[in-house]
Amino acid sequence: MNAAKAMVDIAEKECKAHGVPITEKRVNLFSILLQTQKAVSAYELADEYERMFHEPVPVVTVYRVMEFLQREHLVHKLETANKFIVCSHIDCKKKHSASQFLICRECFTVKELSVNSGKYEELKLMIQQAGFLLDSPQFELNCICQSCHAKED
Amino acid sequence: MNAAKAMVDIAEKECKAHGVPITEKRVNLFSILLQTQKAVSAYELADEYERMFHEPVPVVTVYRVMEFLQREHLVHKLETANKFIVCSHIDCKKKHSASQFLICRECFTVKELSVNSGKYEELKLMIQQAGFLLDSPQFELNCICQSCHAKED
DNA sequence: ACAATAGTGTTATAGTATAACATTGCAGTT
DNA sequence: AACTGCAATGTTATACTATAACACTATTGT
Repeated sequence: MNAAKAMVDIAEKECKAHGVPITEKRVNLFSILLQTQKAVSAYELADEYERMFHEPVPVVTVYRVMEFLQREHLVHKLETANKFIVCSHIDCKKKHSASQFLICRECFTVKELSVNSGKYEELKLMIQQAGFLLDSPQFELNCICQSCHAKED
Repeated sequence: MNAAKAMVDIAEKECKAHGVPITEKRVNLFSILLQTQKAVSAYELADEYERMFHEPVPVVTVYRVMEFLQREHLVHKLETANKFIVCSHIDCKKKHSASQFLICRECFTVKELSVNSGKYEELKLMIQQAGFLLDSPQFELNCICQSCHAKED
């Protein structure tokens, strides 16, 4: 949990540096994501918030806080799963241009990998040749993790 | 429209070869997808069905027919968009191992590209090294098409 | 103290998806 | 033809995902 605390500190510093306030709800929701270590939905976050902080939070607020945290590059939204997950690069300095998410379809454990910039340029080129432009450099791969795979059948 | 008719014929043959019945609803919904040339949601399909065939179809049926068409490899579901699109490889014989979908976030025009098998194996290996197994070889890229891009701002 | 703005809450509603059960219709048998 | 079994479809209800519109509160700068 100290690691989570450290992350929150980093997040607070980053937000202050950007001149945006990181309020109590934002910190709390961010903490839940840090401690969960899995992708969770907005409604799961709202439930967990009430359990942990003995206070209800409307899902609208959860969605809004998630938008905020995404803008601050602290959180990602997985579009294939409709769930949120903490960015795994918060504590490293350099900007990551593109991420590949390996998402377990059973337990929603997620591994975030960085895309090698050569491969990324190659892909962008291929997309351009097909008459499109890449809008968000986020790649989600529907996977199964080893432990869930071992349990199957 | 003749191209669509030809596709329906192929689909009917394929289903018969598998010993599964392709009913009127299935043919009709498949035809709508063929003619739309874009990704469409289950509810849009239900609406379009009523317009085209002067008969309502419940969305449950749409979802079930889409499942059926996916099993027959005639249709793909785009998880990032919650929409369906006809498979672009129906009329070619060979199985396509993996597809990359370029999806316009504005108009939902979609381009389906085949993934080069060398790249695919490379990716699978990388995923395995990360402790996951690829579950569905379908890659969705959030893009914008040139004509929508031209319209922006 | 005041205005301006950002954050949060409330209520309502739209959109996505499936469970549970009922009914229909067709295929193969007797 | 009547019977049986199974797949397809319909009905109803419900859960989950997401946002619009508007009200209220808190903080900041003047």
